[in-house]
Amino acid sequence: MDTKSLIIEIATKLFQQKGYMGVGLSEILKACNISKGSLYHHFPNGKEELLVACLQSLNEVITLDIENIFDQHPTTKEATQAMIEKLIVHFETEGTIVGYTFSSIVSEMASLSEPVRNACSLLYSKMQRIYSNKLVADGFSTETAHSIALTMVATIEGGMLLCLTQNASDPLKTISLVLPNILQEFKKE
Amino acid sequence: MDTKSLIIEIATKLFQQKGYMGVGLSEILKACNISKGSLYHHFPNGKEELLVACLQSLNEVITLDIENIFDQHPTTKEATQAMIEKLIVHFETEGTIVGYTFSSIVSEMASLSEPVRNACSLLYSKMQRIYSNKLVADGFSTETAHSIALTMVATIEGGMLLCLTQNASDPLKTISLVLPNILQEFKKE
DNA sequence: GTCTATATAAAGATAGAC
DNA sequence: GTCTATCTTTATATAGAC
Repeated sequence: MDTKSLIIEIATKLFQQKGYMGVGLSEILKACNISKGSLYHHFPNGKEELLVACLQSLNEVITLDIENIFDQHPTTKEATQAMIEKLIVHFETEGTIVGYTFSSIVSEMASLSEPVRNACSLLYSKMQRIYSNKLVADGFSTETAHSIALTMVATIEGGMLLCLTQNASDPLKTISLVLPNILQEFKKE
Repeated sequence: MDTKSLIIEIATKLFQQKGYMGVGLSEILKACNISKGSLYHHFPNGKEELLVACLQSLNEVITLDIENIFDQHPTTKEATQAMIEKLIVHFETEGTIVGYTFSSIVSEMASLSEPVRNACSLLYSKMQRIYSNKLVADGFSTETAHSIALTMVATIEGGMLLCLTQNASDPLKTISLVLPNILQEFKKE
């Protein structure tokens, strides 16, 4: 693998785990076994440029992964539960959450950097669109599907936060059971 | 107000907005108009001790606030929607989310500091308990109430993240409409 | 209890040799 | 394309005067 891809891959994991501010360049360099000069050759504008590249890479990886899961299951309910199960297994084996989340990056950077906020927004939209399409296939109206999909994104992202906080996978397990409840029409008031 | 309380109040807002790593001591000092010596007099163990104090303070404030809202509304559904409405109004007037969230702190610190992780865990538990009690009053079994309440915490926290990301209050508005769907019994599989 | 001055380490970034 | 060496700024933290 070329150096640039290596940097992106490793930095992505670190940013997801510790947030943008929480990871120093030196930590990335050490994990990649490269020098400052090399990193700045590939990312002349430094850390923030690297972060945006990581978010774009994450976009592709996550999209591919989620789309696969959603193609392999007949309904949104089953696909969602399979997806959450995958998150749980990863958390229980690796001890960290590096799945479909980047909450720390959002909360740190959304108000500080427009490019970063935009990249994060794209990522959430992509997930929402995959869910939404499946919901339409399930028979929901596009508007309802859109709303339910957004809520799914929020609940799963929040669930990962709760797992981190409790240092246990129980929250996602519970959410996997409760979440199907939202897969219904709702009243607009 | 005494200096210690002032520091806690201002630091809490900053930590919520920018995360733990994202806020330097100097920024806190400037916002409080005090000196380093003063801060270290009140928090001899430095920044992390201050953060834990902020989380404890946040615990009291949030608990009081949410309990008030939940006492003023007959059912969980109405109370929840009133609570979310309050978050939306705050976001639209202040432009920031400093409500019942501390997601950036969780994601940055959960794996780095046990005291911080614990303080965050307590806070989420407290919210969950308030929701849960109201759900029991609504007629749910304690076990179901517990699960639904956890999902509510996750969804609302995730909803605030989405608002930050989109820089709009729409996500919370949508969630306010969809969330009542989870207020039902669900199958345990 | 608050201040200034200082210590020390680490951050992000750059220059230039190879 | 990768390295070492260096620059500059900022970070957290401490010491000691008032």
